[in-house]
Amino acid sequence: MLAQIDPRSAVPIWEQIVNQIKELVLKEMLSPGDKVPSVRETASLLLVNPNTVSKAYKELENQGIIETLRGRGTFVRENLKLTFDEERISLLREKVRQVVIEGSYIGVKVEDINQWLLEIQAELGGKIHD
Amino acid sequence: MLAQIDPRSAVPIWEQIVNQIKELVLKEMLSPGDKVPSVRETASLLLVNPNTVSKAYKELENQGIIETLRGRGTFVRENLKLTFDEERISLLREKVRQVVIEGSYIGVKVEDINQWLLEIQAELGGKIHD
DNA sequence: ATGGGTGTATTAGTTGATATAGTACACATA
DNA sequence: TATGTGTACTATATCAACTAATACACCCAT
Repeated sequence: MLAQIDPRSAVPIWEQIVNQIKELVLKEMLSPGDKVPSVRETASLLLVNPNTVSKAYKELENQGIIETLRGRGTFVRENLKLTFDEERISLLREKVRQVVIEGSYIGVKVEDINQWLLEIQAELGGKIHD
Repeated sequence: MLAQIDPRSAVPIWEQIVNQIKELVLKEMLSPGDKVPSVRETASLLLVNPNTVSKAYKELENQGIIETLRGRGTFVRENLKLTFDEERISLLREKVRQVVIEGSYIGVKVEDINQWLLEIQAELGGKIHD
């Protein structure tokens, strides 16, 4: 289920795991109530340290994506509710701003980015939580 | 001209400088041929080490934004030409993908992002190099 | 009760990027 | 010649990320 990790990426391994799981949930390849592979299982699959996976799961729990039941395992939360975090939204907008600036230097226009948005929405299935 | 730096940001100082200058050029507050503040001047203004500024300028030169003339100073390149780098474009698209995924968890829809794009385009003046 | 599977906590150590500090060099220009 | 420029080099400090090894607390099936 989980794809490979790039240990040489500037993106920390734990963050790559977080992103992958969030994407899987969004694509409904992981649904509320589903069990997430255990820390040790994921660690041996991705050839990383269990601590690194644990850090990813902890972050996912902080974000309200998953919940852990001691001794039982980790599961996708039943009631995935939107978190309205003004600061995170603000940071996201800043990220978009950087994308626009970066794009302007490599020939990617705003219209191109908008086209990407539509494509990505289709790829992800356009599922939205509420 | 250059705004303040956040030393506690996860974004390295040299990268913050790179981003700021690229934004200034895009907004035409720095035009081709204009002199960029010297390494030492920028360093004392931003209260950072000259080496850090030098690293930023080196990166900007690699990206073809500025050029250095030994003993004279650093200037915005006269012929800012678009660099068509497939890899950078691909990375940028991946960034947009992450924005969409992240947004879906905090109530930001694709339509909202598109709205941001228009606003940002207006803010930046919509100048495009060629 | 026991054993195996869970997540978690702790401590220790390595690595790499970042940033600072100080110094020195080469070049252009007034 | 003197000053301002970018650059190079070495050394040091700091921090995040990652690994490693171990231990603990909990659930559950046997």
